[in-house]
Amino acid sequence: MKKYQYVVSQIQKRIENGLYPPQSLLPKQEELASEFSVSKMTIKRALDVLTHDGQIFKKSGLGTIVLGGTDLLESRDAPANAFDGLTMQQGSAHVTSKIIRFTSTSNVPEIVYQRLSLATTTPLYDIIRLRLLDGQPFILEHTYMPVEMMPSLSESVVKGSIYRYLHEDLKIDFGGARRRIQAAEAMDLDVKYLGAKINTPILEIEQVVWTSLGKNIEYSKSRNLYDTRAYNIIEINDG
Amino acid sequence: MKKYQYVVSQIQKRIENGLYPPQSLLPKQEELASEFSVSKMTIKRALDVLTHDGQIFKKSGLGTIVLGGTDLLESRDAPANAFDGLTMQQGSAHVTSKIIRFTSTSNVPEIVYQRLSLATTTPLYDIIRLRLLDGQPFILEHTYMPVEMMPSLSESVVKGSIYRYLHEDLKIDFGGARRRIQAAEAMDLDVKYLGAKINTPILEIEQVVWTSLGKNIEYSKSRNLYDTRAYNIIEINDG
DNA sequence: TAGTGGTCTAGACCACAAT
DNA sequence: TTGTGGTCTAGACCACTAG
Repeated sequence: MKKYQYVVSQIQKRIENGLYPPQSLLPKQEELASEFSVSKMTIKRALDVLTHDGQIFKKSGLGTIVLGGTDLLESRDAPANAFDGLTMQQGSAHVTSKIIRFTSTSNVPEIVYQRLSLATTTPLYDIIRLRLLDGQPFILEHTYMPVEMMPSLSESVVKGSIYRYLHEDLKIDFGGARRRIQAAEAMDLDVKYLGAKINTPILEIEQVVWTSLGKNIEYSKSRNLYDTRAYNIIEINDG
Repeated sequence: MKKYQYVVSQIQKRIENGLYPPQSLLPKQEELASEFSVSKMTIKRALDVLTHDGQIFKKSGLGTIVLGGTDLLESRDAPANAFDGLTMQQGSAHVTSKIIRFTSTSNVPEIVYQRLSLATTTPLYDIIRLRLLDGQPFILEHTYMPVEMMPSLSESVVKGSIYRYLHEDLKIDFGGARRRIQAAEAMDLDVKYLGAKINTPILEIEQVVWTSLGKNIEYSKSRNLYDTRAYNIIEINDG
């Protein structure tokens, strides 16, 4: 384990234990550095992690303040870091998938190619899956992925975790994603598979995902009923 | 301007100009360091900024890759960094406010005190504002803020930008926020002020905001019609 | 003025990827 | 094996806050 990660874990523990209570000041960076026998830069790095996790706040010239319980998270919410895919977030024991469409084609809306920065002739998998949590309809996913990057994607993989297949078998890792979150009206598929009524509000997450090598690998829209899932974010004012 | 910020701006310019095109590798950190006459750590810091902005991706052992156009942003969307308040985001010339409620009270739902980590007897401003963009109803905001932190909040301030008042007059700066984004059904107020029909989907953003001194200063819910605004996020896989 | 966090350095050493 | 980015250091100096 890296030194700064160890420092993060220790300070986190102290905050949880009440040793550093909300609104109090942490020891100064110099003291922490000598206590943990690391350099001041390493302490700063550790505190940066805790800052971006919303646990503390640093103020130049003043000190480092412990934040109070500002949590908004509820069960089944997507965490701020929602990377792992649904299977990883909720535990594979609870997540199952029903395949509604699984084809490869280059006949898709042009916007998809634009978002993926690919030529309009590139073959894409066109996948619609209903994800169920403990057997209950939860999220309806419409995903496009370049065939070239995973030529032998099979129905059994799609029925399980594409993320796990990419990571474990193809050694492809996720690098990052842009997401766009909005509310939407229910469509036919929502009514048919999610159990929406004609007027049930839907939460839609549109995303472009790229790999750790910087290649776009996915464009997708995920939809869920308004009262089954929310999206959580922490934002820090650096400036 | 700090050195790493200068480096960020220069590299950004080169990406925009096509000097470092999408999918290409940047010069190695050592080269950039000698070109800009800064240390390697400073280059790394600059590249970290660009990484978290979704413009490049670094891979240990390989190099630094320029990402392609993965933008999802559309006009009137909230940016990934949505800190400044609506007035700042859209420009004050376009944003006006209609006050629907402006009182101080300690008779508010207990959840509000929980989220603010305050005693249930603390007086709070209870503010409902309709924010208009170019005269059109845009966002309906319900905000609670501790009276103690801004005892002389006036109706004219509330009609304009509370953010600007706190920053310029009270020298209170925002430190960070936790947000929870979800879809919701239209309520009476949405119908009355936003122009929602009884079944129009609503996008709701719930947030707790704290100051740069770590004190919770706001709990609010902002609602807009589903087709007028979305929320954008970039996520990076560090791990 | 004293005290805090922030920036920056020059260089040692480590971890990971391609060959 | 070579080359890339990552971690870490010890210390100089800067910027901001409080009294």
